[in-house]
Amino acid sequence: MTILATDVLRRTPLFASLPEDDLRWAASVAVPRRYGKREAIFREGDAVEGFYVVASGKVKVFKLSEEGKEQVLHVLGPGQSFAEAALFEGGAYPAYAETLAQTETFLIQKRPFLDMLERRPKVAIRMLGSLSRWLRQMTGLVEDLSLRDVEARLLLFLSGELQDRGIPLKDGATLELPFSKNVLASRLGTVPETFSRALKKLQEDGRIDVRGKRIRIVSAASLMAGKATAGPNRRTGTAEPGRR
Amino acid sequence: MTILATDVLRRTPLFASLPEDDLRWAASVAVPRRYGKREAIFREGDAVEGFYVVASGKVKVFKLSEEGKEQVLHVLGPGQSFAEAALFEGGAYPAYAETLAQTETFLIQKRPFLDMLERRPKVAIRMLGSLSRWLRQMTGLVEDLSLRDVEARLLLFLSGELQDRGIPLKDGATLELPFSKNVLASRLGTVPETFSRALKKLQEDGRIDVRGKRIRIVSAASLMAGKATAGPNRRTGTAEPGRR
DNA sequence: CGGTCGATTGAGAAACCTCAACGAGGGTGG
DNA sequence: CCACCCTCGTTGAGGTTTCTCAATCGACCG
Repeated sequence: MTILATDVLRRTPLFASLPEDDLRWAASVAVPRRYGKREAIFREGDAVEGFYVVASGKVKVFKLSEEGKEQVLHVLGPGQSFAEAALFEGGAYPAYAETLAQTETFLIQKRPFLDMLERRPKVAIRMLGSLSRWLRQMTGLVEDLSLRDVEARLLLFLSGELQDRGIPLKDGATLELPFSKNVLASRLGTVPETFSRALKKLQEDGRIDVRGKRIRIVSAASLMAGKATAGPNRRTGTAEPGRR
Repeated sequence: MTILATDVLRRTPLFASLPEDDLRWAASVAVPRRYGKREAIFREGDAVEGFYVVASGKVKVFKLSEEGKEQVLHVLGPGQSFAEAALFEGGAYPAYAETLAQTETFLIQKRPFLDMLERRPKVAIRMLGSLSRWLRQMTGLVEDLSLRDVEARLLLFLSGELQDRGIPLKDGATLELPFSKNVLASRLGTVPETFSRALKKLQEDGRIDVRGKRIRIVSAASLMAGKATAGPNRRTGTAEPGRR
């Protein structure tokens, strides 16, 4: 069965509550595409056709090192779009995109969409919001990778997931990991082995309870605390900012 | 002496070759600000006033960990702008900005600028280009931090710098580091000690020659090669993308 | 039931960070 | 003009985190 482009687009931040005819116009340049599980949508270096909106399924966007290690930048589900920035920068996608499950997407073609932007400032401004969110996420990822160890990243991810779903962060709250542990490990910038050990440690410390993909928060208080009882700052030197 | 806003804005990608009256209008909402060396422009969490264009001097934008370690996201010089994305996302800056030298900036205030965007789709589209470039840089930084060791990051930085200045990458090419080694270390996601050792190793391997901030490329060929003579791929597993 | 995939565990190695000490250079105040 | 101080950069030693490699186990699929 086929999914209606207008219905999908209406759910995206980018196109939501646009005048009906704008929406139909956008839908008219949206190319439906279906993928099997573990299928490439595009690869780094591929020529940019446009950006994508996920109608159903799940997609991971990632970078790949020469040795074959991957860093997941984002995992997207229905209603989310990706590769928007590729429209405005160079002619090639700067990362890989691959399905994690059977997936349907709409490709919004570059040329028609850019033309639309000129006539619809409102859409351009929404797009600015989209890119800004992406940018914030990426700087957050940089911060994670550079300034936090794996355990801290994992904790941050868990509380972020809870928040995204509106689940209050308190003892007993549970959530289901939205994708496989291997993918999550890569999203957190580590390998499955290290990730597994981090999960185990948190469990042994009595902070969470793991049963498969189900995580139960045992001690919400300790989730937020840096490292149980962290010591005071160590390094001062050039570290303190704004000290004129 | 004071710098004319119009002259500065004209040099930025965002405002370049805009109609003269648009430019003057933008300049009229630009607030000039001067800072001493090592002075904070804003801190993470500060309320967003607008974004900044550097007129003279040098600014670093960075994240700070609880322990005081910093990760430099970008260093900006005259004609460059920063914190654009903060206009569209939340009300607080997501990072720190601090001068590296005496600096003059123009603050482009949020409210008037957003109003302008509605009337000037062209500016909005340029802004999309700006954000996309930022986004690409940040994903590049993520890739660096996650998938490359310090030595590789350093090499990549060096060849990137050469390219930015239009210096052909061949034996004997030289460049001057655009900022202190400590800042560069932080930009590369490491500490001064590790950075220093990486430089030393490259020199001992006969790939570059270091004299203070002056770097001379001794063996351009080996700059590009992953690690002199790298072996074939190791890990396969989930690594290879697009294998359906 | 064999096979594949995701996940886990152990052991060892590698990269990186921390701490401490030191030297060179630049600016400042006496 | 010189002594002092401060910052920047470097070096050494040791510790920590993370990665690598290998083996194993359970679940699911054909």
